[in-house]
Amino acid sequence: MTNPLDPVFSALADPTRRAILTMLLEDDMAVTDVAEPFAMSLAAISKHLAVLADAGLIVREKRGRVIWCKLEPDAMRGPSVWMQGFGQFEPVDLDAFERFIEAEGIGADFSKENRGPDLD
Amino acid sequence: MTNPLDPVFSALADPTRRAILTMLLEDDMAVTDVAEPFAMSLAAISKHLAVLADAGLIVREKRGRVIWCKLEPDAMRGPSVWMQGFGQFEPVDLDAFERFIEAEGIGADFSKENRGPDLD
DNA sequence: CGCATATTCAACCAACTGGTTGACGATGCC
DNA sequence: GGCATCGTCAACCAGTTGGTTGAATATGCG
Repeated sequence: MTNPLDPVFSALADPTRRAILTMLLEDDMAVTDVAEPFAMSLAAISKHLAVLADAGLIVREKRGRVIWCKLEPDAMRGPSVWMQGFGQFEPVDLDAFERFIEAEGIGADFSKENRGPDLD
Repeated sequence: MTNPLDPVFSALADPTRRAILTMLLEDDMAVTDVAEPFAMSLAAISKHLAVLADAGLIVREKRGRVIWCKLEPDAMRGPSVWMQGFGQFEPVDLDAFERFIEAEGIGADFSKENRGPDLD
């Protein structure tokens, strides 16, 4: 796993982690706040954040007793360039991006709120 | 794993699979020829190709007794757009792409040829 | 100090991954 | 027909992943 593209692509392969990144697009967040919308333990989220940090996609900075998570989009540059080399995709279609965020955003399967009884 | 970005990102997380994709950038290839430069069994490569096909990144077409693998770069469009939304990276830096191919290309750790004794 | 909050650590578990080998089915060729 | 080649399948294995819970650490606050 010596290749620099590996950790980024595998970090991005998990929908929970992608959701976290889109949350951080809004603003820096404390670990507890990152965890809040998800239906899993704080420890699990903590591990996800470690994966993202190892990939360089976020940095965690301790201030007082809370750890702030900050998006580090530069880590995506390499993988992004790599992919663009294949497809010659047109640059930065922000509308398309919005649709993706909408489609998979934190509101999707992951949040506690949307997990009522399956049948209604 | 219902999200369409998942299979593509996880397919791309493996260096062997990325190497295969860059090989297919040159030209369509038969499974046996894809496997040739790698130091692993044909069955292993066959599985990698299945992962790539499931992600939509290649198609496999049987002609006679050989199965031809063809790159399907359109499958990268979604993930590429998703990533560009984060970084606002400048479009299609082909030089940078060349450097990546160079750096991780099939000549790297994966080929049989480059696997002499570790110390020299 | 003593308690509450924020986060990680450690042990554990089930499921998935990436590889192996050997057998198998399908096709082409003499 | 008989043999070689192409590729997948099935069973197996070790290591990794994504989650859990409970204890531990670190900081802030009255």
